[in-house]
This record gives sequence, structure tokens and C-alpha cells, in this order.
Amino acid sequence: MLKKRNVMTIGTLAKTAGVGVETVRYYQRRGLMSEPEKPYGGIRHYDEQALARLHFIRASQWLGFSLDEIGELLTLQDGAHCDEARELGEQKLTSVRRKISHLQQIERALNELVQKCSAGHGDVYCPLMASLNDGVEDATTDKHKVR
Amino acid sequence: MLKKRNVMTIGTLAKTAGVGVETVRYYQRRGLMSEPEKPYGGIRHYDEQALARLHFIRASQWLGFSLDEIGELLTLQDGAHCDEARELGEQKLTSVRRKISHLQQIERALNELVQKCSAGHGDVYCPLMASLNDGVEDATTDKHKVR
DNA sequence: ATTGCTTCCGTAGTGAGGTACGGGTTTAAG
DNA sequence: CTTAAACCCGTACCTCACTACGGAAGCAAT
Ligand SMILES: [Zn+2]
Ligand SMILES: [Zn+2]
Ligand SMILES: [Zn+2]
Ligand SMILES: [Zn+2]
Repeated sequence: MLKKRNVMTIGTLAKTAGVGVETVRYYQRRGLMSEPEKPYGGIRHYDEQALARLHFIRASQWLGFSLDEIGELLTLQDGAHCDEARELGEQKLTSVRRKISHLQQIERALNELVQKCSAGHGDVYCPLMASLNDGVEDATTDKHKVR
Repeated sequence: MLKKRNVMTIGTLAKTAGVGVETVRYYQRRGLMSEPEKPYGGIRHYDEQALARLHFIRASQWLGFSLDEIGELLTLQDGAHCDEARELGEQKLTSVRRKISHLQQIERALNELVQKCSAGHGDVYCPLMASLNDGVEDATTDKHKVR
């Protein structure tokens, strides 16, 4: 694994960034990373720019951006279009907040069901099961589609 | 759409429950619903029990159970095994809480980035982009895998 | 009786983000 | 020099929950 002045093979690059080789190749197919030139009949080598790109992708992904959106972010990466990038970030922030409040609703409902059940109902039919049968809160209304 | 005393075709059943016909058939293939007998050369008919089953599935799904888990819940539905069902519910509750706190971490990070960018940085390189390049918080560490 | 919507049934495709396989080539270690 | 590991490349497969397709046959209204 000789890493002579930031020059790596795809395997070293992948391991350094903590992803699989196949993942790097997949990002190349998706157009998120370029494939370096291949020396005649040899092996491609990658530098610290490729590594930075991988970091960019994983950081963005952690923030909830899809690979398509990351592609878009990359075209705005020159620093001259940070207003557009910020716009994307704001949209993502909104969607993250929606997800959180949806999950919090689920958390409350589920917690209530579990509490009611564990409070011990005699031989009465379990309220947890009853709620699943009758519909949990507004579970089956259009307000919160499952997908 | 004649619904003579709780007797429906698959289409009526699906529409009443707010799902597609194909979804009902899919649940049957998955073993979550039984297929009623078919009268010789005729059309199957469904009753309000089938509808209740569909409600059960959608309510459970809304709570975050996968179809496999719902299958498990259904076997515990007789009321005699509510301890096991509650156990499943508690596990799901834990995972929902983990998801929430993960998303809250993302929310904080993303919010900070957007704020820093919109605060207006002169001709300095955009801190949002810089953070994406350098790694957002512990984004690339093992603590919070993207998948 | 003809039109036209349903039902029936099996199979296949979708989207997201990879992961796996397999056969051939190249390089590094001993 | 030999052999094991790593690389190259295309293609297939994975999960999850559906969704679509296609052709035959049933059923309701005009
Ligand atoms: Zn611009
Ligand atoms: Zn109970
Ligand atoms: Zn039991
Ligand atoms: Zn900026």
C-alpha cells in the first residue's frame, strides 16, 4: 500500500475514504467522480483530489442529499454559485424537519400503545391490538401517507 | 359498486381501504391476507374482515413496521400473545427514537451551515462548501453510517 | 348484443444505493 | 520465477413495497 505522495490505487483510495471499491466505481458510473486516465496497459492512480471528492459526497450524503442532488451540488462547487447551493440546503432542511415531526408523531402514538398494553389489562382484549385493528390515530387518513 | 351487506369485490375493497387493487393482491402473495374462495368461474368476494385486515396492515405500517414484521404481528393478533407484540412495539419505539435523534443531529449541522452561508461571507470561500469538502462534523466517521 | 369497465393471473419492472460475481490482467512479495 | 493479492470491466443481483403489463374472461348498463 505505498502511497507515494498522494498517489493511490482505487483500493487504497476506497479504504482511506471508508467505502468499498465497488462504490467508487459506482460513483464514477453515476458521473460523480471522473475516471483518471489509464497508463497504457496499467493501473489508474488517484490523488488527494479524488479523496476530497469522496469526502464531499459522503458528507453531503450524511446530510440527507441523494446522489442526484449531490451531482447538482458538485456543479455549484466552484464557490461562485453558493446561493443556489444554499437554496438546496434550505430545502433539505425543510424536508428533514418534516421527517422529524412525522417520526415524533409516530413516537407518541407507539409509546402510548405500548404504555397502555404494559399497564396491564386484565382479560380485556389488548388495547395495542385493538388500536391496530381500529386504526392508530389518523393512521389511515390521507394526512400521513405511509410512503 | 353494490356493497350488499359487507360483500365487496377486490376493487371495492381496495378503494374503501384507500389502497390499489394491485396492493391487495401483493399482500395476498406476501401471505398477509388470504384469498377468498372463488365461486366456479366467478369473482371472489371480500367481507368486512378483509377490510379490517387491511386497516391493521396500514396502521402498523404507519407505525413503521415492515411487511415482514406485520406478518409476525398478525400471528400474535389473537390477544393471547400480547407480550410478544408489545416487545416488538418496544423495539420499534427504540428504533424510531434513534432515527429521530439522528435526524436532529443532521438538522443542527445543516442549519448551522445554511446560517453561516447566508450570514454573508465577503469574497471568502463559502463555508457551506468548505464544510462539505472538509467533512461535516463527524459525518465520515463510523458513528453514523449513511445507510 | 355490443360496449366498456372489472376481475383474474402470472410475470416483469421501478427506484435508490449499492454489492457480488467472474474472467482476465498486472503488480508486489518472497 | 512463482504465486497471491489487487485491479479492470461488464453484468447481474439485492432490498422494499409496490406498480405495470397483457390477455382472457365476467358482468353491468344501454
Ligand atoms: Zn448561480
Ligand atoms: Zn396488551
Ligand atoms: Zn406467546
Ligand atoms: Zn455561501
